Amino acid sequence: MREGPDIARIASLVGDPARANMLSALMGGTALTASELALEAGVSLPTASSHLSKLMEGGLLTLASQGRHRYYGLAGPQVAGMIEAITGVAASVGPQRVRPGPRDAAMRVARVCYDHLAGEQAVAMLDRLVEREIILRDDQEIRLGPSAASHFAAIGIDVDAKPRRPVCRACLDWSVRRSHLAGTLGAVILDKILAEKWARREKDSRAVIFSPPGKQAFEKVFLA
Amino acid sequence: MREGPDIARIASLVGDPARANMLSALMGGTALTASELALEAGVSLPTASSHLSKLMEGGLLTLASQGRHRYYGLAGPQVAGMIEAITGVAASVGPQRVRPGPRDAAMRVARVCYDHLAGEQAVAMLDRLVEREIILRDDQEIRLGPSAASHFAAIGIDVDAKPRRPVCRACLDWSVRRSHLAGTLGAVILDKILAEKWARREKDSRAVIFSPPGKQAFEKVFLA
DNA sequence: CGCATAGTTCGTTCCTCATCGAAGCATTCT
DNA sequence: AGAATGCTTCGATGAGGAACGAACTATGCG
Repeated sequence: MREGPDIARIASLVGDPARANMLSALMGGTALTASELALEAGVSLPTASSHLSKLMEGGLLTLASQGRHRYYGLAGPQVAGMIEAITGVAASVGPQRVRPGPRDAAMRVARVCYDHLAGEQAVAMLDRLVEREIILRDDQEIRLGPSAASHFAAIGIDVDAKPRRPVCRACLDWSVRRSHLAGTLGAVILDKILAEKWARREKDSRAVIFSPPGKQAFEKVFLA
Repeated sequence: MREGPDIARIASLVGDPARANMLSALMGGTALTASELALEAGVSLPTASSHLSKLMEGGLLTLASQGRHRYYGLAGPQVAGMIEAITGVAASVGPQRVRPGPRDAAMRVARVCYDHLAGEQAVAMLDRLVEREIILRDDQEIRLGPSAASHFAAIGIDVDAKPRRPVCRACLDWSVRRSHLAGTLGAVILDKILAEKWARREKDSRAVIFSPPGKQAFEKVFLA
């Protein structure tokens, strides 16, 4: 018999369709209420509540109570990373859809992945960064190139700040089946996109909608 | 309702204790037969067989038939990475054991993690490589330093070969709760340790046992 | 204070799925 | 060929747990 961490316990928490849907929804990065998650998962409120307490007990979620609202969010980047890893496997071994990826066109173009940008736009951005050697890639592994600091400084992003998470990480995009940029740098870039109002988040969805001028500005900075 | 890859399907495969034990056993990197896995998981042969066909159907395993033996192995690094990610979450949120980690002392010192070395020995090695700036670390992210190529060339390891996997990856050690070296480099180093006969693999276990002279040689090369 | 909204707890129903023994196939050894 | 080993399939059993309605608690609003 095996020793070690109880991986079956964690995996079985993710292994229920309702809970998996909830966790996927929370990959949008924003905390949601029990009712929103119930809707998202397609179950009744009592059922959702039961699932949420299990996820809480399992340590996968955090809870922020504000008045009569209770906002549930992912417990942290490690949990988000695990969901990403599972999603990656599911995407690559899963029953191949005829049209892979999200059905919603907007979702395929650009969406939020926990705290960074995903979708065609994000994949194109990473491709271009690699092409310009601002980011160096050895297959799945990516890292900052020598010119990264000055390049990002020019657009107001400090890559030298040393946070607790990797600055620069690859994350497999399940709609495009290629990598996009995650890590702190990915998060900061998404922040910038939203702060500059180049794009807005679709309500109750992970989709990110670029305005026509915003798309131009984004392309000028990241795809030029 | 959500779209996208069926993550619940994959997670629920890992979510059964018997299957989780099998997958953990296969993290040892060597393919095992159905009977070995049944023993490992603590279930009867028919039960194990049923689980194995589910894991096969889910695409998590590969099968190599040799005569009347059928060897099951993890389907690839992506699957191994997913198991690692789940193990990491389970280790950090799980019920903290009074004495964390493997019960077996040898396992805590050094063991195999899919294809690379884990345990105290491995954590010490990575620490030392970082200290000598052969490998650079930004918290969880690690990468090769400028002197890496020449340093590893001196001990007969070519880090410039570009394989399909990241050369250098961090992997959270669940017994020590700190990172050790994974990726191709980690795999090559483990190969070297075994090829030089510095250590041998314990039969039917992930434990790696260093011989006294082997330990000295290893420490001279990697911990000096 | 009552009424509405947000959420949890309780109890019941129901169904999936893990489990094992027995029997069936396949491969190798003698 | 016959026996032994390795593994899978079948069928029956049983337990865990997902689901919901109804009742209960808590917060906010007039």
